[in-house]
Amino acid sequence: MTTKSSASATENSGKQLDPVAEATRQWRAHGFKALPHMEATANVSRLAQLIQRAMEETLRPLNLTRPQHEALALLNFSHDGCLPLGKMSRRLTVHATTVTSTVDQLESKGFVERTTSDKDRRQIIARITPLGRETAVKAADAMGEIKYGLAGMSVAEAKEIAGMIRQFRATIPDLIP
Amino acid sequence: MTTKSSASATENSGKQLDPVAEATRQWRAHGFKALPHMEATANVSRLAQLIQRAMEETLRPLNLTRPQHEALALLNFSHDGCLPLGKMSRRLTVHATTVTSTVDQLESKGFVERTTSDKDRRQIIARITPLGRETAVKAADAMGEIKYGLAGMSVAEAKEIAGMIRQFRATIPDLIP
DNA sequence: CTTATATCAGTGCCACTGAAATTT
DNA sequence: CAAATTTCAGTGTCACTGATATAA
Repeated sequence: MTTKSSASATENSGKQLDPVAEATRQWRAHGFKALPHMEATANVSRLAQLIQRAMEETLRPLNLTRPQHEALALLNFSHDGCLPLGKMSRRLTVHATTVTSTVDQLESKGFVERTTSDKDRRQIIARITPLGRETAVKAADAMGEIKYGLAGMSVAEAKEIAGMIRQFRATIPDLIP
Repeated sequence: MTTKSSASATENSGKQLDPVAEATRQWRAHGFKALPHMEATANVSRLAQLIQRAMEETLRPLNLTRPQHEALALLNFSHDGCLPLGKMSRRLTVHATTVTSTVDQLESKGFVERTTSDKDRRQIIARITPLGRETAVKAADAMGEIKYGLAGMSVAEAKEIAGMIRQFRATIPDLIP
């Protein structure tokens, strides 16, 4: 809503119908081989981009970026609101140094606190604060309202797409950085 | 292949089975509403992430980033290998300033040249060079080999996923920054 | 001694905002 | 004059590498 310029809207309703379809047409015209896979990749990537933008737009008023929201939501739903950073890194599938800086940001906003573990004194524990929980609940409500960036998609469609991708991902290694 | 550390592999084959499934389990345990959409979003986003990493790994030896490759491929398949930057911006669904810097990078690598348009002297035309074409062909071959990051996916699956997402995207505005 | 955890410093890329120059 | 195209300067976030400190 906020960043949608009139130029974009014009282009969108005008000559530019679907960038992915245009790309597919081009590649087909040049007799390319892995067309179905190219089309799947293009569609998945474009949908992910649209989802991400919708979520970021909704999260901005809550003073959260998308990775920050994911980390906060993970803590909010974890036992006691506590997790060691290494575990967060693997759950969020991001690099360890990225978690460090994400937790830095959440800490500076008062959404999270750092503690040390009693059991393993190498570990740093991130613990969600009351303000963090409050924000996480607001964010979860907002995400529910926009259907996680998939407003307009039916429940049946969502289940089908989720099921197909889950099934495929089960056949490949789920690599972590 | 290159960045896969032993620690990641251990985690992957050990306690961490699937980050998306774990997240879904957590959200279900807390009685959340838009679960199917959340699961679809998580799966689409995670798959896009895996695709992106596979492609970037393959493109790195060719001295191309993913956005640079997309811009170069677009030029390579366009008429005469020429396009005005504004058109590239819309086709690639990225911000105009992003195209400027992407073309800067491709130009510094000798893959692209800038020209001015005869018809509208406001426009700047990007034209692919012979070296750019050579690189684009190598990249296209490499992308074909790894099936655009979807190696291991059957053609039927690729068509099904592409079709479902294409159909859904047709019902929503394909917003451009 | 080796491994694991987390941090820090530094790099590069990407996407954006806001302002400007040029041309239509 | 207004609108379109591109550029430039600057900002913020993210993800990574490599090195380091600490503890298991």
